[in-house]
Amino acid sequence: MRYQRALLPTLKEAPSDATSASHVLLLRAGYARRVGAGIYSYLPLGLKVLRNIERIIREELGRAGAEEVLLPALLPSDYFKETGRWELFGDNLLRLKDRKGSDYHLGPTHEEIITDLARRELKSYRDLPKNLYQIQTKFRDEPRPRGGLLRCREFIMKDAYSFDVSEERARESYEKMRVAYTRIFDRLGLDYRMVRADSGAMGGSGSAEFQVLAQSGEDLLAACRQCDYAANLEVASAPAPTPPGPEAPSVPAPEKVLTPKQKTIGEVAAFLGVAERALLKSLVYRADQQLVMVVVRGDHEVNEVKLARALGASELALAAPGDVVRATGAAPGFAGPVGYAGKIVIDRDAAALSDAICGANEADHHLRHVQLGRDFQAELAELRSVKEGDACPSCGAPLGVFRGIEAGHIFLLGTHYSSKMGASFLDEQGQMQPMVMGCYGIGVSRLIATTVEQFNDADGILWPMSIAPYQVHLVQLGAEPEVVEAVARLEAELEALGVEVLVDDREERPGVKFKDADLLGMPLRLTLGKRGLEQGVVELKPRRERDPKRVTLLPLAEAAGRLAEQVRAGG
RNA sequence: CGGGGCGUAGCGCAGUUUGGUAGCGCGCACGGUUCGGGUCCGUGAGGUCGCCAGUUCGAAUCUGGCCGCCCCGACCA
Repeated sequence: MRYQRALLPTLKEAPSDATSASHVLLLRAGYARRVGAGIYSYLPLGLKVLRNIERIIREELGRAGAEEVLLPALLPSDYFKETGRWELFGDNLLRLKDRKGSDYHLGPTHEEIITDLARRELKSYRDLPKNLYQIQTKFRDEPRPRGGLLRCREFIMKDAYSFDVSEERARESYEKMRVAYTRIFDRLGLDYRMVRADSGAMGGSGSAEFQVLAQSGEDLLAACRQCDYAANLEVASAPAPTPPGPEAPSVPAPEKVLTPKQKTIGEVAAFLGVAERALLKSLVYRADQQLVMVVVRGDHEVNEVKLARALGASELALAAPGDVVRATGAAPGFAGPVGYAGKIVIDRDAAALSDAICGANEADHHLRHVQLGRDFQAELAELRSVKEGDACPSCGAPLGVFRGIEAGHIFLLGTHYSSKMGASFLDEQGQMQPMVMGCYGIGVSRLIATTVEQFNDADGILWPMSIAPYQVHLVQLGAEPEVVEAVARLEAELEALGVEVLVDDREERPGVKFKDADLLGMPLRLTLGKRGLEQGVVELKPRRERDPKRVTLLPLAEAAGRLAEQVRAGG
């Protein structure tokens, strides 16, 4: 492709509303443009990256035995009403009415639609297993789109669904997809972790996320530095606390101490001259309309996924300050379990403290020498999040905590949708059985941004070879006829070998071209000008390396062959 | 939805406090200059000042309402 002909609007300055690295760079380098909040156009370069990601996905899913379909994005409400998700999805669903006033929506995900297809077309155990996928635009009215292409209201997703005769077979399908996903993310060149995840409202018995490591990630992951244990912090297991020794000294009676205006754990610990881990952190939650006091150790954080599970609650949120005052008699900073009348749950580590400090349920006061069992009663559960340095549940080595961006998620769904929608088959005994399903997503458009989040520097993007819009960025220096001709011949030779080349044939100064080349981020940059031509060399500079190399240009076919080889080797 | 911020030329911004001719840089067009890391000089085109209403002789500026966008939190690929 010739730069002069391409739509490649680079910007010197970042649009002011872009903040994340990928958002800034994808706009500056002319890959995408904003149309509305969370709605973007893909410009030619962006679309090429998208297509490259799609190609890898198609190849690997094909290898895994999945078949591609394309379901509609415009959906009559009947299907979601059938499973209750018409209500469940709430405001996240983009709803519309047709001219007759019938309810429609734009598809946020397609379990219902694919399950409808399955129940119509799959009747016998002989028809199973089936694994169907599509790559399609999805619509979710996100409460808060952010980060450019990272979280959009309209986005491109690969969603796959497996149908099997049994839980066991479904697990095999799931396993195949896990392998396929690993191959996909490997080929994308990303640093990622497959982590255990919350299966959430989907139910089901298994779930893993593919998290791409990035400082800007919204998710926190716990990963072992020794073994392959990795889990979303939402579900990572905290190690069981060491139980207090039998010869634990007896604890004096609780004593009220004055702690004026010391509200946070940090303030109270500093004020009393003790470690944060000697305190109990007491938070009041509203769980399905009921108030519950949740107690964790001062240096720990409440894990709301674990809490919701422990309480069997479907809705969970911190109680409003007013509710806290009504329930405890004091402002939020001074809540504590001693004398609290309502339900109390306590984390295992907090429970292991035999001589603790907690809020006194009275303004500006805390209690010391508090002991579970003697001074208050509470239900015991694992309620805290893992933190850096905690012991790995599978090998005991210290865990690290990382930030990641969720780029893929695989679920074992079980019969949640098939039983609701009557997607069943006749087994060998002629018995009607619900199909056992799995579902598997990859945020394709998100992956564009995710890759940039992971691979960028002060000058621009650094694409992995596998998805770069062009593998080679050929900078033409000067417009002498011999240079123009040499560039054209090198371009032709490379393209004949299957290498995609972007030729910067603009009448610009070299500095401008180099700046744009760095910004655009193709993995290999070739520079050819009069000087090099006279010496019979072309300069080669991998984007990820500091120093350029010289490649002998003659004979040209050989030079192109060596360069193409380097492209195939991944740069 | 709660909290914070922003809307002036394609992009980045000043001007708003104290109402009076709409400005700067980049980009764009033209001429010259330069030519291996965003060259320099000159000329020029380009603006419903987010929208509506109000106050006023006069509104980018003051008042009210609305809309849009971004960031931080509860959700998710």
